[in-house]
Amino acid sequence: MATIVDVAKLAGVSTATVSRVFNGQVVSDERVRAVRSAAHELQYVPNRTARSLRRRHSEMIALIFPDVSNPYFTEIARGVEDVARAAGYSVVLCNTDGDHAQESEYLRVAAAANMAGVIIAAADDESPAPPEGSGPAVVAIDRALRGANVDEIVMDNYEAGFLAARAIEDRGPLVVLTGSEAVGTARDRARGAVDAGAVDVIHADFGVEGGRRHALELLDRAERPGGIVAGNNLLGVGVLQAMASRNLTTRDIAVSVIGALPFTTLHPQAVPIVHLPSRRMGELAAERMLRRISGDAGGLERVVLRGELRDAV
Amino acid sequence: MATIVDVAKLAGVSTATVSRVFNGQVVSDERVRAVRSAAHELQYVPNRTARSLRRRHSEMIALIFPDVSNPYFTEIARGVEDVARAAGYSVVLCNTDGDHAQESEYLRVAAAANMAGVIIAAADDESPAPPEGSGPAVVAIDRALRGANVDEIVMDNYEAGFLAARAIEDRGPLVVLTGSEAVGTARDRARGAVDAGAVDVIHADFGVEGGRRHALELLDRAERPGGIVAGNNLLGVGVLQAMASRNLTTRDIAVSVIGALPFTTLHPQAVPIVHLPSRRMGELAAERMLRRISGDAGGLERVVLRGELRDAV
DNA sequence: TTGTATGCGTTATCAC
DNA sequence: GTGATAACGCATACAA
Repeated sequence: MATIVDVAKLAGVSTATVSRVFNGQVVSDERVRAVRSAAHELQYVPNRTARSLRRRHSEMIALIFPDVSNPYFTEIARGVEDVARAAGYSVVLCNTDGDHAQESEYLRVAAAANMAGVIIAAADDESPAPPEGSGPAVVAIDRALRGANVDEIVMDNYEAGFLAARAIEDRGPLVVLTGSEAVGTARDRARGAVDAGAVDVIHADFGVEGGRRHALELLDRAERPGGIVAGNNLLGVGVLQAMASRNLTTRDIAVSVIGALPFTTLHPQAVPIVHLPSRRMGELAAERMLRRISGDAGGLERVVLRGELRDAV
Repeated sequence: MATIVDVAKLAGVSTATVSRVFNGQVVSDERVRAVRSAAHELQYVPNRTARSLRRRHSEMIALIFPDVSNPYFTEIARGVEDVARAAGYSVVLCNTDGDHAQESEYLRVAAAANMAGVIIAAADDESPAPPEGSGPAVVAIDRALRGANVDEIVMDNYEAGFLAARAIEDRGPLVVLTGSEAVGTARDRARGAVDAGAVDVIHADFGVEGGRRHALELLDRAERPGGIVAGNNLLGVGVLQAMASRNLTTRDIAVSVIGALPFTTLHPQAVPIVHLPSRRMGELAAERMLRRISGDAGGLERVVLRGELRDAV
């Protein structure tokens, strides 16, 4: 790999001039041409590691998520990417699997790699707060980051829960199936559903498997509920899988879902969905992050996005 | 952020000693304790950028995928992560959206960031080959990387297509819906399906939207096919969505899918699936990558994994 | 076993 | 405008 020194030699200029050319600073046309030509010939690519060491800042943004295989999060990632890329940043995804150790690890990696920023969806209330001070700019997304003074872009989860329950309240006694009690969004959604009339709350986790298992248990009860509010997309899938395996449809037991039904092949209108603007959330987080990086972000902000009731598909 | 110099000063040793402590080299117990204590007090974390600049190698592996919102790829990512993390590497996901420019960009980023390796699923036949020579180790996954001399971990796509078509061959004239003609896997799967009796091939792309659109067109034909072979998971979803919107079930028109039906809520047995061991593929790619990095990988390898016919869910 | 000194590839500071 | 040159934070060859 060619270095700046090689280019400088070939172009007959100093390394400083080469650097200036690649950073858009004032250099005479003549030398610009010489440098570009030499760089092209040597296939020179500025070494980001060195640049970043010197500038103490790299054009990389890390997205730290508890579950990158959840379409909700990949959708957020899309939003972030669109904005970040347009601003010349590369974004990389980091999967923590809901594990605090991995969250810490990626936080460390991001700092030690001089990344410009970190957008993190915390696993739960006990997730580690990033160290204050220098390091990368941090924005919390989807979930508040307890004990950290950072910008937040989140959903109105209480309202989402409320809307989801209200959408099927006429179907009789409702139970809301939500994520772990340690996750704020899970609690808020359940609270909303309860305030809209749900009579029972089950804390599973935000995964398909848990949804299916708890739904089966519900379906096998002596008195089946009239409807189930699924606290997120994966729980929705789990519930519907359980019902399918018992030959039940949403005509038998109502189901509403907070978020979306990923890749659903169900009939439209079968399932009321409280759609959450995840992509938009990603965009907003990225914009916030960019302003933080540029330094003119001002005080801490907290943006709350609202969901919207729709039919499936 | 504290640096190695700060730690050395506080511990009363040289920076070399600090470095040795953090790299597991022989240092007297006494000084090890002093260094650890000082490092702890200062919350010192070795700067990866500097280390990587010096060592010309960082403990990061990039996963370059055409579509990180496709569960097939996130499943692969899981496999890679498991293996890579166990070996002390961090893995980051890069989304190219099937765009060659972005593929090049991430390839550049990986090289310029001194990443240890790159595992890439190429967008199509025209995807840029990574520059030979120094740079990160490269392994192609899922799809061959044309014009590049790299290890390959791929599926037996021809066989998968064959199995998928054969699973529903009794249902009358079959059409296979597959990805772009520019994608090798798409061609191979179609070829397999044709050899098993499919009478028509439609090249869409590997996305839900294309699947739905082309399926609708099929369903609106004067003579509907008896069965549709979906070339990947997303096409499968699209086909089933189209059928649902026309009030058709798999009793009316057979559907078989190559890969999986992500998050399906369908009845088991409704859809034959040729399951592809994507997670295993990720693991193998990561293992191969680690051996490449360590230098004892030997000659170029090409591993071909085989799919297996199953029922949905 | 330990310390000194040098270099990894850039960018920024300073003279010119 | 341009060129020397000193950092950036770390790892290592060499000496001791």
